Amino acid sequence: MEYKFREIEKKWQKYWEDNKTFKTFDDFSNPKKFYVLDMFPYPSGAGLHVGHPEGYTATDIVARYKRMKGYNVLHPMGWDAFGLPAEQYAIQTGTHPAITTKKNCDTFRRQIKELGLSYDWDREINTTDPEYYKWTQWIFIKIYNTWFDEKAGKGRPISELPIPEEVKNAGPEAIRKYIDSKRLAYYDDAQVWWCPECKIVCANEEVLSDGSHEKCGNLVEKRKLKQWMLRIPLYAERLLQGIESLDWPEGIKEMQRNWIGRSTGAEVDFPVENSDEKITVFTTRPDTLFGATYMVLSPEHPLVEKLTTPSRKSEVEEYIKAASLKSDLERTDLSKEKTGVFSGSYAINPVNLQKIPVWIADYVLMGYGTGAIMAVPAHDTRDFEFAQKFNLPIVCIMDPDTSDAEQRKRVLEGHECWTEDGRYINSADKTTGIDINGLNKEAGIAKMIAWLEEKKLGRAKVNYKLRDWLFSRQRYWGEPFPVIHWEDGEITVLDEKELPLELPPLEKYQPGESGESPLANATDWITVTDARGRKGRRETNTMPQWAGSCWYYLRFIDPKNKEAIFDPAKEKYWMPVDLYIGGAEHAVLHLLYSRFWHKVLYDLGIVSTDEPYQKLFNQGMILAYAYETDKGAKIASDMVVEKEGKYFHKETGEELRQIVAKMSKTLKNVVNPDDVVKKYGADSLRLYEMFMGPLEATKPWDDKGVKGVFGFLNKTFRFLSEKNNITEGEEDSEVIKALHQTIKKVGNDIENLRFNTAISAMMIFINLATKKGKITRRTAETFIKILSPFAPHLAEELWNLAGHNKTIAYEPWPEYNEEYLKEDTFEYPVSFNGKLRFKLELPLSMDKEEIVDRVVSDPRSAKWLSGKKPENVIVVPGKIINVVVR
RNA sequence: GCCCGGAUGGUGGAAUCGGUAGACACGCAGGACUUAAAAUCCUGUGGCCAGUUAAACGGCUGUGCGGGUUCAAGUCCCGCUCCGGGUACCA
Repeated sequence: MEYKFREIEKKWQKYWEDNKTFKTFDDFSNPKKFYVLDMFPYPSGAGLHVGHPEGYTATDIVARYKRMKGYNVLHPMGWDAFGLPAEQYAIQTGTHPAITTKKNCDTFRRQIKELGLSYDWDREINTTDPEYYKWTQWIFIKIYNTWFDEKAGKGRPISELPIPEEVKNAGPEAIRKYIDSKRLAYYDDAQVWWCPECKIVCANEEVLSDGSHEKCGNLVEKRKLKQWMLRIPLYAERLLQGIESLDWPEGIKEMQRNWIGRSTGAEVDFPVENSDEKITVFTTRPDTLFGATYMVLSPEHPLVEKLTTPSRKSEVEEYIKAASLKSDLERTDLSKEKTGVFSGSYAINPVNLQKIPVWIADYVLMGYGTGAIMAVPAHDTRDFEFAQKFNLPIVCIMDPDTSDAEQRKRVLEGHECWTEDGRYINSADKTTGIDINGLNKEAGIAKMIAWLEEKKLGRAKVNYKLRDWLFSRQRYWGEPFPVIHWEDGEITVLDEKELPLELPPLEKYQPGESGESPLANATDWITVTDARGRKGRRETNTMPQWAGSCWYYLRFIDPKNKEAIFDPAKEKYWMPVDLYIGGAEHAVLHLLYSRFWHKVLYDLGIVSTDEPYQKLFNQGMILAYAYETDKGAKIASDMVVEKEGKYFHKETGEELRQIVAKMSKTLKNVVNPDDVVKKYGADSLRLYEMFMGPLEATKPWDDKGVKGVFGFLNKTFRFLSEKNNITEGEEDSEVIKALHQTIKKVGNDIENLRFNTAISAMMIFINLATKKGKITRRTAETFIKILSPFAPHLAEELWNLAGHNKTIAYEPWPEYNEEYLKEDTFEYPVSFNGKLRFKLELPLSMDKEEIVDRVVSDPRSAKWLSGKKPENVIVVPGKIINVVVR
């Protein structure tokens, strides 16, 4: 029978839809549950990209496999639909973003349905739906009303915050300020990056290293604006420790650890000469205090103004101005020379009471530590470079652990920087009483911290790189904050009953030049008056796109619940997410933010698990072939012709190199899944996406490869749909063995997300079956079952042709029988000194001595033994024989 | 600069625990079928070198580079090169 994939796929997609084949029930009686989740897409106007179906097919195979294994499977899909493009389109055309968004969602839904993915569409969610963002706002209120109890290491309701006596005595205003200072969400002036093109504030995370906005590529500048911030660093330790329990790729876990950036050390106070001020620094090397020969303040440090002496004033001000205009790139570029300026003031080194100059330099950042450092040029490479440039003293305080005498000399003389271990020298002072001479780094750090704490000059300190999360955007198309700013300065959040706070309709979507969101134009919406006649103004900022995606996995559990965010019993049943698949670009931001929200909800008793995503897997990016000339000029794909495996420029005839690059409009190498489905069918697309290579690998799309898997599906369909090929009775022993090998391999591979080798195993089986010409009905049906998660339309059709009238989706997954896989003999590769020389078939039960006898007496061995006796013979049963001859 | 990945035939990749390198697929070459093409099927296919009427077959070499460990290394260790991704000079 001919493989009419278009008809077959349409037919079964309709069947699944009509019969709600993949509707998930909250069947608590089945203890085997499996929640398999995709990173839901932003429905862009461009439609689906071939990168989307990669992850979706992977989760779909797992979902279908788990159903066949008897699991109750939750496999939902939705739309992360707030975002810039719809808003920009609205600015240009006046079309409401909701209309654009709906259109895009409809396209995405159609495309995804055409791939035969087994989602429960009754659970579809959309972050822009007020019934959804009602709960996003609800969570924000929860976060706002939470403080972090450092002692308990967890978030607690703000109503439980103990108020210190002195605050109580200072009156209600002081109490309010105190409470606000403890909330996980706060409203404050923030130095933010401003994109003049998008007219939007960008989070640090959104500004690229060259100082451009990641969304539009324009250079950003600094501005101060009132912003909502979330105190994610309070959860740094919990977020760090939580990583350990997760089944995530090691690389991603490492990236999250590095992002959180825990470092241990000490805070040390340096008194300022002739002043009551002190400079507090954070250092991981308090042991090197004797080598501290100067200090550096970041240009934004609050003490800069006070410490700058009148004679230095103009120079310092000029420097600060220059630093503030610098982009992150300029300030952080290592190849650029260090800059700095002397403040005119001196600090006192607490270990030896020596006077050291205070400098101002932009290589010290206000955003990390205390914004000030003690500089130890002899033992820190950046300080060394700075000291050399400005002729500051370099005092070596450590005899380096090096066998290189020349190097040791250079280090001791202060001509080379040493950051490794050694023994302290010049590290004692009679007046202050500290002495760490002779100790190594570890002991030195411990002793110095103990001394600092005893003398109340410093304290052990853990520091994190993780910074407060800037959580507001000056946009229309986002969740409104359920917040009112009252004329008396009070800030309140809405009551739960007032949610959702819906976006008001607008005439114009243009943002205000001042940086205010377009919501500022909705006068009626903004203005509120309370029962006492007090006037207030609604928050005009909206939440970032992260907000909706931070918790969507929870709403899938109970998406239509009007009374609550979800039914706690359902949450308990379904959480955590058992498998989460998506692109590696979310390795840090989305996953860290989402884990943070989840932990807050956990502390408040709203969710039952500490972590949301038990197992995570990142799919690799799909690239495409592109072409370039000898000189490296890129040529658009429509200008390239192929001749005998070589590539030439259509017009100039120049031979071109095939390279691999990101798909792009300019290179004209974007692959549209619709075209692939039209030409080869959804099953071929699914199979190719999985067959290309390992799921996690970055790999190029190749249309010829689609043809390959299409051929396999054709062959499979033709063979299994032909009644003459299917027999009753006993199966051929070779076929039965191959079948059981395939069942085992495919099952293991699905469990380990190695779909490429699973598909190759099925190809091997079909190649054997067609060679044999006939297989039994039982074998055929077993094979159709294991193929069904990969090519579900084709499998349903074959299953139906075989006389079944119910879907294959819930047929039990075939078990393999080890008995059929057992071997009696093995063809041993026999090698001499590690080089394979010949093969010898021997019973697996044969013991080592007999094997050695057989090998040595084999006529083919004579050549390699050349009369000598083997020194040793290694026999690894079922693997290899290696004869050692010297 | 730092961090995280990676490098295997003409191409995508396989080798899951240190044990036969190149599964499976594409491409290419040859053949069958056909008036022809497509489709399909069959055969061959890492490189180099031999010999025999021919075939089976034989030898050397080979997983980015240089070392090392081991009976045995694509796999482990040390030192590099190049490519991709991330990046906040993090004290």
